[in-house]
Amino acid sequence: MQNASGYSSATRDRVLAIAAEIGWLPSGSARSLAKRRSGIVGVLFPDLDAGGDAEAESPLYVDQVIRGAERAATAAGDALLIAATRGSSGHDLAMSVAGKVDGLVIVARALPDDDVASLGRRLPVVVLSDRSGRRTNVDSVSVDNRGGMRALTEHVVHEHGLRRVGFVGGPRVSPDSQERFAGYREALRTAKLPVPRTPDVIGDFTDAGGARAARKLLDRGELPEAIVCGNDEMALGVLRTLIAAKVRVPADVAVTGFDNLAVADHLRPPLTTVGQPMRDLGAAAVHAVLTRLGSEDATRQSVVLPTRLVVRRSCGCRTTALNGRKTA
Amino acid sequence: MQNASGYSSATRDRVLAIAAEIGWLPSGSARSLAKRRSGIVGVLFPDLDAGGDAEAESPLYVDQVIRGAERAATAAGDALLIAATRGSSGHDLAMSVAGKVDGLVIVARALPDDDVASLGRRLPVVVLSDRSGRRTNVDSVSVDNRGGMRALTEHVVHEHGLRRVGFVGGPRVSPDSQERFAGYREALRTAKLPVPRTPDVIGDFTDAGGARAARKLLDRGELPEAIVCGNDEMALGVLRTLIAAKVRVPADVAVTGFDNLAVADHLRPPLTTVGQPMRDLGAAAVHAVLTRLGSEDATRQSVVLPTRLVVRRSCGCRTTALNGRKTA
DNA sequence: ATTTAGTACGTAAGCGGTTACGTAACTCGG
DNA sequence: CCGAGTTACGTAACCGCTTACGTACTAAAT
Repeated sequence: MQNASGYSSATRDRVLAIAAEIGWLPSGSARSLAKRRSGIVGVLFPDLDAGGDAEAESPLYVDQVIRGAERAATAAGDALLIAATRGSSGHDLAMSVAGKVDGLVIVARALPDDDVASLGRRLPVVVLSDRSGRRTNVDSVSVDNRGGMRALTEHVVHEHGLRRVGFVGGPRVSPDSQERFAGYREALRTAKLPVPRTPDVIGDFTDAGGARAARKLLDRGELPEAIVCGNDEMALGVLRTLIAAKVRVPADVAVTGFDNLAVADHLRPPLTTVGQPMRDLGAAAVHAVLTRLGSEDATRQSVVLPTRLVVRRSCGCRTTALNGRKTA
Repeated sequence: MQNASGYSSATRDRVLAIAAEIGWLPSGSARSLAKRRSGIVGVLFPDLDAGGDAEAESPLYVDQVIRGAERAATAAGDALLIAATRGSSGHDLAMSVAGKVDGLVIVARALPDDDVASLGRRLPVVVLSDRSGRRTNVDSVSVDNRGGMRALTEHVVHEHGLRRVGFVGGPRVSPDSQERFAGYREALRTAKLPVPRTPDVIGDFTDAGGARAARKLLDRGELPEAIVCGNDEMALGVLRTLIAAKVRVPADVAVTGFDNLAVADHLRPPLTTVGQPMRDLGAAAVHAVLTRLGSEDATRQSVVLPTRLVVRRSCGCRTTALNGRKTA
């Protein structure tokens, strides 16, 4: 035996040459059937803005996660299968995908808990940005939403001395949204400021939702000194609406976001926000799946990635000295 | 026979119930081996900015293409496999992917022509934004880069009466880049203006490359009246650099882009550019693959999607009246 | 020269579904 | 009550590869 294949190099080379010549392709189906391993990991994510514009979409969070996952998978010699759940169409899609892959990454709330749990019993499953992992007993990867938002709110309160800080929240059901609001409350509590039970306004994590939220705040008469938004997209809408209403940002009111989308740095004023390692998130999730595939260890893993405060101008700062401080 | 399955409903339901109860998942490998159809279409794309920042990436073109492809695939009951080629690693990756899918979408220049051609002989292949389809005899889908850039340049020349119009080109090898420059030249020729053989400056389609290009133009002393950029990202860098150098845009010099990224609308001034239906591109490619899978028609198909002029402020306009005019 | 070990290749049994067919039961008209 | 036609289910081959094992052959040891 001259090499791993069990055939002599001469024979092997000859066969390979002919194979290439006639354009032979090994059948992935047959191979994976025999090896009981498809070499594919799947990503299931929710398709938001399903009705949206066909072009000029925002640099969606999930796109970055997918890119990171793709890199990790390809680096490991696997391929990445992606599928978006829309509305209630999730179950069948998930079953179909689950049959084709070795393991599954489930982003945010792409699938109901009980589906996640039952899939978790059949193959390695990792949930992303979703604390339901504890309930469903599958691995999870998330970012430090709470710590990031706490750091940001503390910055606004301490560095800028603002005391009337409003919060524009994301969808109530979003775990990210809940955690961010929790971080905001922690910062207020620490600062001995009044701690609201609910966000001042609830948005839907979109630009348009942010605009609506800002209009609501304007209609209430008295604006807070700062508006902390649950994500960058809503901050975009808030910013636009305030400026259109002749409110000066940050002179009259500070505005902050969360995510650090590419666009944040190009706004006027540049948006102070919290950066999260979106690609690393995807990569970490794929890693977790692959690790689980290799070992028999049954203990549930849970990794939390750090976020970092990205200070720009919209909070009132003229410096960027604090950039890059990790929160976890 | 009471339904398509060939078994009575009673039996069928009973089996299905038990299957669900014990968490049975049909094996995709076995199924696809037997049916000779995996229900997966693959997308191969080049991973640019492979060394880039881990977060806050720009809303890359290919992300949108992938989202469009995903929608089309899922709608057709298929799944989407994605893999990025980096540098020369393409061949093996492509073969591995090709074995697992029913058809393949190859974005831009993710793979050398001869690999594309040989894959095209084994399974349905569609190339995207790449005129090599003609050479390699596979289907292709692209956008009207030339017409879009012609319309944009004509706008700058006719509406604003600018005669010294510079061009910041993308990579010489990029088909998109070449076509856009060709459209620019067509517009100049029609306007009886001098037609340059090469772009004034060559960039690499990145923000940083745009900044370098702008600096080069500034160093040459005399700026043109307008700077037409090969894509939005370069326009970003150009804009930033000009403004930092106290050049007023568009008063002193007009600047335009191409792609209509989400960020374009948030710049100061908002960027006049050409919009291309990135998601539709991906969807059209998947459709083409699926169609080819169904029929035996061997004639090469080639679809070209329209682009549209998106007029904002950076060209000197104060109106948006011309928005949305299709170019093809 | 004959055994022994080791290498190189042939062979057949799956992997888990699908498909094509065969057979048993059941329907119905005459 | 019987045979033709229909319906419902069993059965086995097969998809294309992997794996395990068996056999032929070569080289070194007795």
